[in-house]
Amino acid sequence: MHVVSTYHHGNLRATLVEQGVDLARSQGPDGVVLREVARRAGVSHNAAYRHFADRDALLAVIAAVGMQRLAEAMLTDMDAVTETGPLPRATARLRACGRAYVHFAVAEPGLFTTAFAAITPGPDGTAPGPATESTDAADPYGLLARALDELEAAGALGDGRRENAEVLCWAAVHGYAVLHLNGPLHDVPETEREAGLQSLLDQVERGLL
Amino acid sequence: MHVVSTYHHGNLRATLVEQGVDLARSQGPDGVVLREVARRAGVSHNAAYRHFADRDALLAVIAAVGMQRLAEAMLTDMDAVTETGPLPRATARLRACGRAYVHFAVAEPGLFTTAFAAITPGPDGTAPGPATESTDAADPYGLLARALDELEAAGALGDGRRENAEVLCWAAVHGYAVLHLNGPLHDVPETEREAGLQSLLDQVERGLL
DNA sequence: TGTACATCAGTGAACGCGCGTTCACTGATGTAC
DNA sequence: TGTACATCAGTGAACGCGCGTTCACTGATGTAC
Repeated sequence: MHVVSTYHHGNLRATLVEQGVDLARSQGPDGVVLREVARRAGVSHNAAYRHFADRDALLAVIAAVGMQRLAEAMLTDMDAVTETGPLPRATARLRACGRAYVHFAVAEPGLFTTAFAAITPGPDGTAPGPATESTDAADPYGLLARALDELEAAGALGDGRRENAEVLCWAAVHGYAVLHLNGPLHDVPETEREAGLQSLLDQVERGLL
Repeated sequence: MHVVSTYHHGNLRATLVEQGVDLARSQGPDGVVLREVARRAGVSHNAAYRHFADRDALLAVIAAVGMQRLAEAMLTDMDAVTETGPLPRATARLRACGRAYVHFAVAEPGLFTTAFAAITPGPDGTAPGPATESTDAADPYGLLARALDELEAAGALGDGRRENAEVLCWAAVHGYAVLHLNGPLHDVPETEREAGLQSLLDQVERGLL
């Protein structure tokens, strides 16, 4: 045991979240074990209760961090699009949106899973609800909605196809991600996964335009 | 404790699977607790080791049952299609295939989740592989492949769209199911979920034809 | 037909594990006067 | 500037839990002779 400079950690809450995120990244939601988080933060295992009501409260914060990182990754890829014409640009941004979603899931399976796992209610618990329907730019759903708005503004998506467009896009990339992450496509090699993703985005695009 | 007629149960393996399936249905994969399965089978908690190497072996069998029931549900709905012309019929069968997939997932969330959860490898474990690429009629993927074959035979799906068609279909319905089961769309009411599903199938169809 | 015996399919007790959570506590910090 | 004291943020021990798994066992079954 080192004699640490401050008995009061000073930044324990942030440290706990950080270590929790690390655990979620490497082990998924079940790896976020309160005692292990505290261990890694160099603190006794019950110190966490000064900052979080219980394990679920900590997990919820970790999940929120995961969602945020997913959104950041999507935003980065969307903003890296170089196309200039309104329609090509909007199309490319929508594709980037979906591609980044899958790429993040595959690159950060534990965090991705945790982000979605913590949404699930308990056995008979009350769910946190459908994400408050936000159009906030910093959440994945909001980014998707924005990309579709741009596509509509660019003239595509006629005759009522805007409605429910989110569902198709989201379901397709989410399903594709989950099947490769936890599912039967777990062992598909990267090149094949990438080719399938391009094809998926082609078909989604065709379904919308 | 009843005095049971036979000390040797006679059918314990089947009973354990049955009780395990019940637990999976009501509680999901984590609910399949060896001791509880044995308890419900009216047997001491280590009797299960006469029939299964360990808990994972039992869980794998339960997952297989889940997959099979999913396939049966899909097959039933596909065969209930009444359209007669080759193309309308093939289209309707493909839709039935996807609809049944989502309906089963929503109706049997625990079993559906278990069926897919048990595929996932352990922390560093070896995965059971991508389902041996079977075209077996009794597994969900095989049924989807068959429906697409019929659609191709009916003349739709030109210019190389047959390839990767499975991926779009599967990802879309799987994602749609998972988002409603465990995800942010958990609390979407049934009528809305059903409307979204129709719209999803419309768009997938448009992406293919 | 009767008996010895191998095999099968259960039992009951125990091990070791790690968890989330609670309790009473104490050292460090900051503020009022 | 110095001191009393409230508050905050940690500690260490303990509780109760239920799990998967293993051990040595025993009752039931079926077969060879």
